[in-house]
Amino acid sequence: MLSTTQAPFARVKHYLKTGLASGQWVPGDQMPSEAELVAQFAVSRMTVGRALRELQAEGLVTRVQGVGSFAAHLSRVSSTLTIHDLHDEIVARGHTHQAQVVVAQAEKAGADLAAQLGVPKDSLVFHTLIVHSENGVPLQCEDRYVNPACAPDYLKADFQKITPTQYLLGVAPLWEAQYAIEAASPTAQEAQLLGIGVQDPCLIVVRRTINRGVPITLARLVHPGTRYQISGAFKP
Amino acid sequence: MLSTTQAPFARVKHYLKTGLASGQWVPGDQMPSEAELVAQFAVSRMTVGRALRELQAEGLVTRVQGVGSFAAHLSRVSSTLTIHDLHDEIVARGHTHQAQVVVAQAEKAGADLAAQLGVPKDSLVFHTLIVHSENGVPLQCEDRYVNPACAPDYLKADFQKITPTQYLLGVAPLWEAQYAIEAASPTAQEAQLLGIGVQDPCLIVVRRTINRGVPITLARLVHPGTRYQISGAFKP
DNA sequence: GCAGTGTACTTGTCTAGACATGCCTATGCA
DNA sequence: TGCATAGGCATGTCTAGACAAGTACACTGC
Repeated sequence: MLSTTQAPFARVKHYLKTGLASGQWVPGDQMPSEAELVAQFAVSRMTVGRALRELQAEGLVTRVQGVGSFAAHLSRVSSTLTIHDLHDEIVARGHTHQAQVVVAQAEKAGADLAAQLGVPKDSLVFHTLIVHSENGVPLQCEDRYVNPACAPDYLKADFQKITPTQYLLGVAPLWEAQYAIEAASPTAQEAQLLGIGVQDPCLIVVRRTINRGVPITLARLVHPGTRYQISGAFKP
Repeated sequence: MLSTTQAPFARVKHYLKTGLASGQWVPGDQMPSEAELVAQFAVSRMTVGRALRELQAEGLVTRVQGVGSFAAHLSRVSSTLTIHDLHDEIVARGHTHQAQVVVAQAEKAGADLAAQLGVPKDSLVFHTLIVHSENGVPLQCEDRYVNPACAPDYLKADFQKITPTQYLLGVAPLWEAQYAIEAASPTAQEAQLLGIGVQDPCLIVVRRTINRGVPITLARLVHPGTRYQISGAFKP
């Protein structure tokens, strides 16, 4: 069925998903009610109900009986490998979080980096290097490159107050990520910034984030192995 | 609605899920058709359809139009942090996999271990220590404790031919897992088994697996940092 | 024997209407 | 003014029937 056109429930779902990705509804916004979507798409309530239910299952929408459907707060999405925002995580433990901005500038992208971010070679990209500390103890060295097309005002943000992750979530609310986790020794600069030895094991997460097919950011997060672990749970 | 009893679609779903967890249908088995479930539960087809569709979304069931619904092959479930079976992973790369069984015996559980596995202190639990190699290069040191109640014949398995993960998936097809990933130095024994230095960074995954509330197994997987990384992708 | 066809069975999807349940607000009474 | 209630609106769920589309198998004609 429907080899040429999409199924109605998929059309409704796609419409809502696109709106969410484009920021038409930002987290917390009330989305169209089932009745409105029924009128707009000329389908039955079961059909829009299914679209909304599946979006809810995907964590994109929050629904409250008697009230309505709302764009979900994505930062708290529990993907199996949760993107804990480090700031939230530290505050949740009742500790204080400090960010030390080491680098925040535009740089020419080398061939590798340009390819990863989908920009021309030697074009300018934003680069930040920030050390995050918990109660004064360095916990993460965040080396990040950002595609200026996605976040033109990135460098104007005050990274003492808002983490790059939080800022980028505001600019591009819907994304997908690729990650790689490995254990290795830090570079000399990283070792110095984190206050550890160059031989000490580090947990390194490299993450590339994409929004609607456009690469947003490439981040290398280096954690001292003795002070950080990633944990979580999942069902098959 | 239905504060006392479950919703019909939830009853059907629970029935199927329970059957899958108990092994009533093992991976590949054909499950009841929608028509059969309609008759059995005296509900409409939409209702059993929803139950089956949600199970499919959860990866527990595979459905093929015109053919039927089948119990899914769980080992291939793509949880964000995929449990690649190491053997499959190596074979997929076209390489050969060898397993060296260092320890395979029953041991008395200390207080900590007993608590983690939900057994009485000093009761016997199974312990295996296996080194997995790819083309002769050690890739993982797998230190595993198993609850005998879940897999009484665990020690009789030939771990040259089947990995503990594969074996346990057969015994308990449905489970959830908690994991922690960290970077650290190996123990002296692990360093020796993996052929690395005691200072070399290692990626360590500690995983606890639970089936229907009963702990099955506790595993510590140590990988040389230079030879292994965890990678994947996810959407929020 | 073999190829083509028809039929039965399965999942995939939709409709129109119905009732239940939960939340908010406006209204009316004290 | 303050509280209680009723109505409106939102989601949550179910039914019964319908058509579409893909698969498997038996049957028919060559």
